[in-house]
Amino acid sequence: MRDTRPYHHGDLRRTLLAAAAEAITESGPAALSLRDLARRAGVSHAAPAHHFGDKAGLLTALAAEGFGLLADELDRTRAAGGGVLEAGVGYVRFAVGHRAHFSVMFQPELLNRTDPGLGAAQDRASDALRAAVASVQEPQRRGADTRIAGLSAWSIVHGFATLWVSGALPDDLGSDPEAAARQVIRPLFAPG
Amino acid sequence: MRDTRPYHHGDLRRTLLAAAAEAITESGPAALSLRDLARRAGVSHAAPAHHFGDKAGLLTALAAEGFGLLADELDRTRAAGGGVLEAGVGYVRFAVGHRAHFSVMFQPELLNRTDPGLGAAQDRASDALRAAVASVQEPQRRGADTRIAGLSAWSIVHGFATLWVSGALPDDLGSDPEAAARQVIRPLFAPG
DNA sequence: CTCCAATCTTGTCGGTGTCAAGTTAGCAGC
DNA sequence: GCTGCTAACTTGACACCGACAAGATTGGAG
Repeated sequence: MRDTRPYHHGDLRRTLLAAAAEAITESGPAALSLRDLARRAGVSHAAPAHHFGDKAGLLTALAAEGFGLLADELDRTRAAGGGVLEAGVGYVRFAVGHRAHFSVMFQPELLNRTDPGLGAAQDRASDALRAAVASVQEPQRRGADTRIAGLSAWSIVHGFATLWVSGALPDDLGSDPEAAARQVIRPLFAPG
Repeated sequence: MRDTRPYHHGDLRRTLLAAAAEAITESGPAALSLRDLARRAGVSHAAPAHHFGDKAGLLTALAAEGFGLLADELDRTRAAGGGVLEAGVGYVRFAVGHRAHFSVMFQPELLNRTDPGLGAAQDRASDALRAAVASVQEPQRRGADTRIAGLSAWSIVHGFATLWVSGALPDDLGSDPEAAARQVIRPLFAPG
């Protein structure tokens, strides 16, 4: 599919990204080791640097992939006819289902902020977010413009997702993140 | 003030925590180096390990300090007669004013989750949060019990704070985090 | 004055990120 | 079919880091 095809290994770049996601899901981005990834993939310790230049480069690629996956998720709920609330649930579904990507996407000090691929992926996700918010035709409360409403929605959803994956939320919320998210974020979208 | 007083250095434990906060504010927790902290404090490279045992131990102490500072902030706004909204603004004020603490408090893979000091500090902050939410006497919307309402408030405030410190929010929000927070979180507390 | 325990130092080990230089392998052009 | 080119990967090295063990220093209790 890609115009640049793998030569020796097969698909080292993709393999490394997948291994990184797995490792980060287990122990977080801080514990990630390029040499360990290389070992898992069966290549030399310096092979990763060739594809990503840098540890930050690898994490940047992972973050960009994450923003793409998030945009996909939002587009999907939109295509399914879901409103803002369902988009929010989709946001949470993404965060929980792609913990590694999510945990890297909003830690800019781990990334190459100037990477063009990252910027493009962020823009795609931003557009998808904006589209989800704009899909609410009727202004649900007086004077609140859609820009602030969008930031409110993003905040509550992002906050819930962050708290959930960090394990900070009380246990009595149950083990289904989507159901819990629906309960918690509904108050913002369905005022009395 | 403390019963365990410093011997040789002066107040190495406190000095290291302050240096750590500064370093993390500059470049994030991942880039933190115990040896660099030791250099800044003018002690040997192994000195930090004596006080915190571990890198995770140092970050745990910092996180515990953070939960204490957050509880202080919430108690302060409560004492000043502020309601839930002002407590939320206080939460954001804390996150922005103590970036380093905040960025460590919700990354459990960096911490010793079983540390008793951390647990105690978390409990204090939890109580302060609960108190801030409970201070709203009138249920502002039908059927929404205060437990869910509290989680909603926590989510939107935590989400906004996280997005703000990560620089993910659009620039046109201005440079005053508290004013922006008031705008963004108000929709949850003041429904039409 | 003695002794103890907390504080801090010195030395060392395996592991890691990164750079430089060399090696391999696919492919294009003659 | 051979040559040369370039991307993919390896090998080797260096400085840095976290952690551990053992020793030195110091303040204070008895």
